[in-house]
Amino acid sequence: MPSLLDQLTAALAGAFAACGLDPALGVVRESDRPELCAFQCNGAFAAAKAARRPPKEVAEAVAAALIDSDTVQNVSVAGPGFINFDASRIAISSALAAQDNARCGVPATGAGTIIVDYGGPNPAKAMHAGHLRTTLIGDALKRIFAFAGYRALGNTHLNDLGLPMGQIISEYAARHPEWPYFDPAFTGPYPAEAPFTYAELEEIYPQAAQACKDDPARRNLARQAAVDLQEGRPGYRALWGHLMRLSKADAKRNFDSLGVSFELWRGEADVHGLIPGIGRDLKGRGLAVESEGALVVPVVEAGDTRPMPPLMYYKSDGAATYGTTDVATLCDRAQTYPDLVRAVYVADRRQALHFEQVFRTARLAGYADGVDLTFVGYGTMNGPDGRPFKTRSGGLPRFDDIVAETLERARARLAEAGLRGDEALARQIMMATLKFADLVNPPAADYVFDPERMTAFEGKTGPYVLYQAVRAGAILEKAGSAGALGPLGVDETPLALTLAAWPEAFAQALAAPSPHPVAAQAYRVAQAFSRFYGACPVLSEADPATRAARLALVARTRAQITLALSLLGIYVPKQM
RNA sequence: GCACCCGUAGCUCAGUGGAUAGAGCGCCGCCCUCCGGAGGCGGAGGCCGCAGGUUCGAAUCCUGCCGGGUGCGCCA
Repeated sequence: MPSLLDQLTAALAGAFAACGLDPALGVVRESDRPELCAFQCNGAFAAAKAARRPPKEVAEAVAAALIDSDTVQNVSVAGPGFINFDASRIAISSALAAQDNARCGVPATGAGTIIVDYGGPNPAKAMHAGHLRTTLIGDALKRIFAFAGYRALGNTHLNDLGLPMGQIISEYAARHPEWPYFDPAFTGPYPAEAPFTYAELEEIYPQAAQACKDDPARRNLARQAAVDLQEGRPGYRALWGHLMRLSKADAKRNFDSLGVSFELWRGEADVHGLIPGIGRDLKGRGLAVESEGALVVPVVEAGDTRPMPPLMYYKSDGAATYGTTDVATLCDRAQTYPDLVRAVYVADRRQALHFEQVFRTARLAGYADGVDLTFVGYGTMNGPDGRPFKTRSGGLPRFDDIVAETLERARARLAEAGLRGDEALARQIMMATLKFADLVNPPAADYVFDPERMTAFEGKTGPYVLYQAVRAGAILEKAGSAGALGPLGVDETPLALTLAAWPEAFAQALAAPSPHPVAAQAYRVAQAFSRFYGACPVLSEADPATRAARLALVARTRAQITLALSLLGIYVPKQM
């Protein structure tokens, strides 16, 4: 059963055709003037131009052709040629009936594998508010693709072989030259336990980075250490192994706190072995050329309007860059997953140029033929003053601090409501708060990080949507029996129409791709339900048909909010 | 310098060719003998940065200007 909008568009297309006009002009949209009618079609303007007739005359002809339709009703022509109408009760009911299943009427038509890359923790560096964005957007996109029928795999790409690793290793070499990791004569085995804790690592890293910034000699040591590490020097590899284990555990702790998980934890080190072969291939085919001592892939295309520097494959010191590993990773994925149809990267939008270079290189070399390459960039993070966000200590707020603060506020709010001590519930509220606050915005928009707003429980927030679903659930539980779709009065119709718009909202999210349309739809349903709740008593309604019809709407509301929120990684509790 | 993104209510943001531009927060006023008030209803608040252009119709498309952000090969 097609969606309500599809049914209406089909009816209008038929009317246009009956008048000898292009049926493609029968596109229906929600009305701009809800007090006049629920839907409108503006195709008469374009049709009038093509037919060289006055728009109003065309609109009236189309309206006349709709007189016997059982899909639209209350047809009228307004102004210079707007065709206004409502959906018939039969059309609304059949659209809602088609949603009466676990998928709320959306078919799973996707086929093939999609890999979504997000999270992106940096080893030895505390995850911060920026990681919150990529984590939440990426996790939601993965769920949306999976719901659409694809095999969706989440990967968190670890930047685990770059210069920072060299900086840390050389820092420890300076501080603890006596460690066996730095003794070339040492034959092992190396200690099983790490000689440092993760907290110490987090402290050492910024100091090491700063030292390299200040001192060219230190910088060279760090570069050399990174190259040695990439080439597999045993002591460095052993030390690096400790570092990675601790870093992954910390990243997992952060992801777990939000119920986010990954199918793949493949980073730079996992494709390191592929780099020389790909380099030879690119060079052999003339795609990569020597330039200023480095090996680069020119990716300028005809028609470029902006500067397009080449992708750097090997730096002049022979080291790989993140462009190298991203190309190698893509190549590896296309081979590992023959049915890969799409690779999605969720990262700060300042990396747009980098991914453009990677995508162009892959296309030039044919490493990912048939794979749709998508970059989802999210906005720069600013503070409430509109300038780059800074904590009192000067950095970005920590990921785990944001989670802990929101969790604490959720506990406090639950205590107010007399639900003290329900820790699982507090976590659900926390997740709804953080996830919805982020996902209700389009990813590309600049991001204002306002802790007050981020953790609010009132207004356009996750807890508001949860609350409406909980109220709906309470009614359903007390009613005991199921309802049946029936007559819709003026107070029921807005909710019914909002519910009917779900297939379009999901289609929009999938096409973008973005979680935002799903979040916006969940909010619209919650808002429509809250009005309905105030205007339409259900359990105390005396007329059985009205009561059943309202109960059916309550059930559809609960189901749709539950589904939409689940695609955002948010779960609806029984009470709150 | 060149390029990309953005400029919408006091604030944070939706809305990318249709009528009278929406939401949340904040502000003012109502609504709990009634399914859960994390709520609902009403009100004030806008030359959609500015100026041209295209169009029957522009917040939306084009051009120029002003303002902000970001990027432009050896960090990841």
